[in-house]
Amino acid sequence: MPLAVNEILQSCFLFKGLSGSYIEQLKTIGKLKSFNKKEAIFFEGEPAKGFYIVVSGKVKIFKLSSEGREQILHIFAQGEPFGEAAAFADMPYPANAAAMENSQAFYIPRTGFERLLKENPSLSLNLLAILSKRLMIFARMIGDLSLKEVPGRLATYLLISSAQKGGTNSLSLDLTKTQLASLLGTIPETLSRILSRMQKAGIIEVHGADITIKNRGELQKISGLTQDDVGLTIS
Amino acid sequence: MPLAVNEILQSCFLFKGLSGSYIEQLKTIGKLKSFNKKEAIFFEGEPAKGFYIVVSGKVKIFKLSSEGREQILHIFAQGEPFGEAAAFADMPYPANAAAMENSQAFYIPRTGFERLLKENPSLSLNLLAILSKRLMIFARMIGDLSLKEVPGRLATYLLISSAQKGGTNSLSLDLTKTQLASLLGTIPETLSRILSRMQKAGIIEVHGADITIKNRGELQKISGLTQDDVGLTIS
DNA sequence: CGCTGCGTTGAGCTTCTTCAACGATCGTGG
DNA sequence: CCACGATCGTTGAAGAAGCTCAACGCAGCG
Repeated sequence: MPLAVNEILQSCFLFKGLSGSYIEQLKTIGKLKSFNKKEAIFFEGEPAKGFYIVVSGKVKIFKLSSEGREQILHIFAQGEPFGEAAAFADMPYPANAAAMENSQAFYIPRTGFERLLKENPSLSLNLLAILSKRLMIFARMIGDLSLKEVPGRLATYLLISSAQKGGTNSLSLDLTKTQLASLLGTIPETLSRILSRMQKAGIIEVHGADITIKNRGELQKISGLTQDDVGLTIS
Repeated sequence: MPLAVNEILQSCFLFKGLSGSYIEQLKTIGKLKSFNKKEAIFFEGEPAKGFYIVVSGKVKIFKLSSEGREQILHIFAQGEPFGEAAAFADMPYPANAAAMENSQAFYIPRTGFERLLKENPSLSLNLLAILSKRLMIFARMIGDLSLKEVPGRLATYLLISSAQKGGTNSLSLDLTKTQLASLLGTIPETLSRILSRMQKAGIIEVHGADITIKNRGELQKISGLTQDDVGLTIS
């Protein structure tokens, strides 16, 4: 069991270039935690005493409105850190985190991490790269939420997903449609209607979680993306 | 003239803790640029060969929709860096930048900056702090755009502005209302209507760019913020 | 003095959400 | 192994929020 954790910590981007002895240290200053599906990991506003790295499963970071609607900010899978910006800045978490499946995450307290950070310049460069990338993802999200309608945001999502899978026209959602709606800043009903409208228009074909792109050009027009954009957005 | 620039570079957060000799180096690897009001500084999609630090004036970072609507992501004033995340990650700028007034900005090319970064651990820690803070601002923006209606976003803006000015009830907007609309993710017409609706309801009083908070409790209810939130959000 | 950009207001319309109902699926406990 | 409940997904009808288009007053500036 600890073996697997070792490998994941070693292979994750954040710790790239970190010497083996530091990985060993990590294991002593942090610890592995398990979370059941839907279990909360931390809450918005809670002081960030540390951060996590996904070891297995999937974790969502999300905000809740006063009426209980949810906006997913990010979904993290194996090897990705979350909560690290708040932990580093020693501020409250800006959003909630919860396990989307039964998951494991390696918890690293702020204090121990700070020491590593100061002793390891490459670690802060890695962290900078991660935060930069995330900042750009958020910038795109803000633009999309404000400037595009739901069909445009869905089209953007489909095109980027397709690009990430190497450009196939056959996608398989790895989220429920309800969760996708929450990620796109809308509700399941609206998403459902738009999916079926796009299907009727011959742009896509939907079978459960499997979506096939039938008319890429039209999808691009709806998304407002250029060919270049699609390529560049591959995280 | 170069004297003033020196002082601004020295006093800005990014270079806090940097020795004087490095500041001198900075001045040789970068250069001061001037921009007229409304002049573009860089465009979305353009490769980020470097970044800027505001020396005087005000700069907006914004996205444009395909129909030309604008969403302001951030407004930067003296001493604040912009474009640094893209420059660091060596990616295209994720948004446009333009001067809101006649402005000056100190331009630092990526290559020179990278060297400084590697030689100066404190510099990367400063940069990490800046990016972390920005990430949290963006997280709030995403939540607001998706989960709050325009009155809620306006109320949030007013309360945060008030808190930043020490809690006064008398605010003076340092943007035009059109720009405020763009920052809140709406259009001038909608903002205008909501301002006058809030005034009729006795919540605020508006005289041109001067806004007085008349009923803080009600404003907080509309914003969806708790008392704590307001305090914490003071950048 | 006229032009341009900002701000306001009205009318109409689009988009999206809300509320409600219902079928399908899946995991669980009897 | 089946039955039940919970969650998910879909569809319809109605309503709300915000956008578009248009007109107009106003201030600042060349």
